[in-house]
Amino acid sequence: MPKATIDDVAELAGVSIKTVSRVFNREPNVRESTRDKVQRAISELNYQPNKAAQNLAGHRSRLIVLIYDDPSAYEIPSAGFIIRMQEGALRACRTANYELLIHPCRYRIKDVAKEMKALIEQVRPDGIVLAAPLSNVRKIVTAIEETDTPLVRVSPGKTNGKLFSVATNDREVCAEMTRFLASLGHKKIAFIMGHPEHKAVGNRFLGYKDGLEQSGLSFSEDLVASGDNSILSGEACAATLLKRKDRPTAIFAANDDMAAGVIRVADRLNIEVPGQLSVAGCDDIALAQQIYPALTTINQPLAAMADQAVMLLIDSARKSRTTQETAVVPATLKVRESTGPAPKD
Amino acid sequence: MPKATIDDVAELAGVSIKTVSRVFNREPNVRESTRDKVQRAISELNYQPNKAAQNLAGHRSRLIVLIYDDPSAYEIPSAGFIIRMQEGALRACRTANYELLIHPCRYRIKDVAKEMKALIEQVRPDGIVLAAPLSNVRKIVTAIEETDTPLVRVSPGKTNGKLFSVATNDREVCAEMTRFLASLGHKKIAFIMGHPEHKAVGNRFLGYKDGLEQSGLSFSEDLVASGDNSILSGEACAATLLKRKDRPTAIFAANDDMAAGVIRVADRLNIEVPGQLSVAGCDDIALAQQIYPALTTINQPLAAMADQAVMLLIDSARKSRTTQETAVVPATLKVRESTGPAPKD
DNA sequence: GGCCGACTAGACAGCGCTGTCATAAACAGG
DNA sequence: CCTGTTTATGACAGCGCTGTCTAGTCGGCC
Repeated sequence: MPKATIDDVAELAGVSIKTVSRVFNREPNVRESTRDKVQRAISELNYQPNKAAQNLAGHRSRLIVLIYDDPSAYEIPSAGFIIRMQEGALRACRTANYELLIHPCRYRIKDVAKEMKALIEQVRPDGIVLAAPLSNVRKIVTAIEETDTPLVRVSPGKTNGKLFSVATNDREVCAEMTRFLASLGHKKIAFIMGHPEHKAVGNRFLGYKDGLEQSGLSFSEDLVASGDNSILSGEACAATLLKRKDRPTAIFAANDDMAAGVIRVADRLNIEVPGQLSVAGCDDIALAQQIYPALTTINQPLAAMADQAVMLLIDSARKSRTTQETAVVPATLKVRESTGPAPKD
Repeated sequence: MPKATIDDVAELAGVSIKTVSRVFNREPNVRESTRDKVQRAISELNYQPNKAAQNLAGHRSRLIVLIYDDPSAYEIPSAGFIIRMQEGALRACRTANYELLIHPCRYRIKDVAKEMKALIEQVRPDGIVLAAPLSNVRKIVTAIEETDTPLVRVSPGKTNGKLFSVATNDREVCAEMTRFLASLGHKKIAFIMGHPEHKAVGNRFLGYKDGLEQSGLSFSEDLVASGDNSILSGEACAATLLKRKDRPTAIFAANDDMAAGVIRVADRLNIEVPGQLSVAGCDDIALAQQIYPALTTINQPLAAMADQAVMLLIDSARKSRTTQETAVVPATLKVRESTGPAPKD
C-alpha cells in the first residue's frame, strides 16, 4: 500500500486538502462536523504528513539539532555527559513531536564555521542546542547566529554573552555545599580549584567563598589548591593540603575526579574518610558512586537543562523570539558517604 | 542575505537549474567548462541545497535513523553501548554526507508499531539501524519492514531471520578466549552462562565448548554455572564453583559484570587473581578497566558494527537491494591482568 | 553530403504540503 | 429583507529541488 497523501484524505472525507491541513494542524475555523469527518478519514487511511513537504511549504522542519564536542563525547568518562543531554533533549522533542538530529563537531578544525552553516542550511532545523564546551566557542556561535537559526547554549557554568542559554546555579550550589560542610562542624574547609580554562571554575570558587562567608568562616589562601581536573592533580593537591600540620577536616574539590584523587591520597595516608576527613566533589559522574566511600557531590541536571533548552527553542518559534534570557536549572547536593561530622579533637 | 537557491546559482552561471543540479549531484554528461562555471557560481553564492526539497523531489532523505531501547540507553552501565553505536553510525553518516536521527524507543508499550510507522512515514529515512535488543523484537521489525524502508539490525549476538544484519563472531571469539586460557596451561576452565533471554548467551556457551574441544579438553557440566548477567549472580556462581574441592583454575564468564562478581568472591576467599585463578569476561564494558585486577575480556566492536550497518544501508540504496546478508564484524580479545598461567600444584 | 548515435543542455511537470486570497455560508442588526 | 460582519471552505500558487523527456550539437561513417 502506497503511503496516503493529503489528497487521499481530502477525497475520502469529501473536503479540500486545505481543510485536511487545517484539521491536522489544529487550526481554527473548522466546523466540528467537518473536523470529525476528516479525523475519521485520517485514521482510516493512517495518514502521516510528509515532513519534507511540510518543511518545504511551511518553512519549519520540526527538527532540533544537538551539537556537541566530537571526540570528547566518545571518551568513556564523558559519555555520560552527552547521553544525559540527549536524554533531556529527546524528552522535550518527543512531547512536542519534534525529531532530534545529533551532530558531533570537532571545533578545532578550520572549517567548523562552514560545516555548521552547511548543516544548518541543508537541514533547516527549527532550533539548535549547543552543548558545552562548544557553547563558548565563538566561531561556532557566530556561524550559527549568522544563519538566523534559534540557538540555545547549554553549559553547566555560566555562559557569557547575551544569547539564549541555560545554565546551572553553580555558584549558589557550591555555596550550599560549603555551608553543608560547615554545618557538619567543619571549620577548616579546603577547596581544590579546577582547570582555569573551564568556565565553571571561577563560579565554583566564588561559591565556595560565598559559603564560607555565609557560615561565618573566614577564607584563607592556604586552604586553596589548584589542580587541572584530573585525578592525578587531585592527588597532588590533596597531598599538599593534608601534609600541613593544621590540616583541613574537609576538602571540597571542583570536580569529582579530583575528589576521587583526594580519597585515594587519604587512603594512602591512612586518613579515614569520612571519619577524619570529609570529601566532596562536583558533577556527580558515574565514578562518584563507584568509589569507596561513595562520593558526596553536586548533581548536574544535564538532562533537565537540555530539556529546558529544547523547550525554549520550540517556544521561541511559537511566540516571536522574546527578550534574550538565560534559564537556570538548579543543581542539587548528592550527599553520600564521603562526608560526615567534623572530627572532635 | 537570504539563502541562495538553485535558481540563483543557475542565473549566475548562466545555465538552467537542471544543469546546476547535475553538477551538484555529480551526474555525467556535463561539459568540463560548464561544470567549472557552475562550480564557481556555487562557491560564490555558498549554495547549499535544501534537503527538504531534495527529499520531496528526489524521494531520498539522506537521513538514517538509529533506533534503540529507551530506558536502558540512559542507565549508566549501558550508556557506553549506545554511545559506541552512535559513534560508528555517525562516522559512516559523515563520510557519506548523511545525517543521523536518533530515536529511543520503549518497546514494551502497546503502540510501538504505530509509533515506528509514524516516524518512518513522516521523516522517510533512507535507512534504519535497529540496535539490540530491539533488533529481535518481532513487532518492531515487522512494523519497519512493512514500510519498505531498508533495515539493518545490529546485535552482538546472532540475529535470527534472514534480514540484513550485522553481528559479531561471538561463538568464534569465545572459542578463542577458551583456547587462550587453555594455552596458559589451564585444564579446568569453568564457564558462567548469562541470562537465557539474551540472544548472545547460547553462542557464547557454544563457543566455550568449541574452545575446549579445540584445545583437547573435555567438557564437564560441573564446570558450568548459570547466572543472570548481574554482578551478584556472578558472585553466587563463583561461590559455587570455587567451593568445590577440585576447583577450576580459570573462570570464563559470559559477561563482564559476572566476571567482576567472580573477582569479588575470589578476593573474599583469598584466592589470588590471576595467581591462583584466571578470570575472563565478555563485552569490555568500562568497568572492566576500572576493577582490580583489570579484566581480560572480549571487546565488542560496537562502533564498527554500527558503521558497517549504515554503510550497508547506504550501499543498498545505491545498488538495488542485493541478496539478504549478514555482515560479521570480528570481536577481539583484550588481554589484561586478570588472566595468567595456570598455577602449578 | 546525409544519416546515426553519443553528448550536452534545457523545459517542464510535479513531489506533498502550507500560505494567501477569494468565495460561500451563516449570522447579526436595523 | 437587506447590508455588514464573521466564520467556514476551497482554489491555487509555489516552497526548491529532481526526474523525464525533448531538442540541439557534434563528430563519425557510409
